[in-house]
Amino acid sequence: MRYWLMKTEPNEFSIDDLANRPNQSEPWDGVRNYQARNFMRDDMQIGDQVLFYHSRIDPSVVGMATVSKTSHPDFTAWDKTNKHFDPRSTPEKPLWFMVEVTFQSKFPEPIPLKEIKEIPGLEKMMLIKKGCRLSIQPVTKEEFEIIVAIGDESTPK
DNA sequence: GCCAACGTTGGC
DNA sequence: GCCAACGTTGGC
Repeated sequence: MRYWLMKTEPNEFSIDDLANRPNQSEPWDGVRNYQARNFMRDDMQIGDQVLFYHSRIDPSVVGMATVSKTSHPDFTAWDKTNKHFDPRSTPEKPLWFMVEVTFQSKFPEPIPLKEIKEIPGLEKMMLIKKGCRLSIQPVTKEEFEIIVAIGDESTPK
């Protein structure tokens, strides 16, 4: 089993949106970066654990999800009306791929990026490397467990 | 909203 | 294959 961090802008798609979906599941469409695509296409397996990250607006890890469906073509790429339309991708020869993720839990309190930068053991996380914009990142088991332990022990206000 | 850092594109 | 120009990401 592998561990990942997936970024989304909460005004586009938040952890609450995921929790409110039918089956609490959603295809992770719209990724148009080759490295991120390759992680989804080649490496992500059902049951992999995901840290759900909100970027730009209160940047923070806000909960957990799991991979519930492995790589399949991202059909939004061949929809002309879609924001992420890419004419190079066709149903016959898809260029972009996505996995499906399923809601697992929302932390009582988000763990802000600012805090993550100061937690011992997380120094090597890709997330806190300057200028790293990758929207899907591998995370080690140790990093995952440190973050989840903090997330789970945070208490509601 | 700004802008630095990055990835991609395309002319040569 | 280089690299300037461009578009995007994402913290602040």
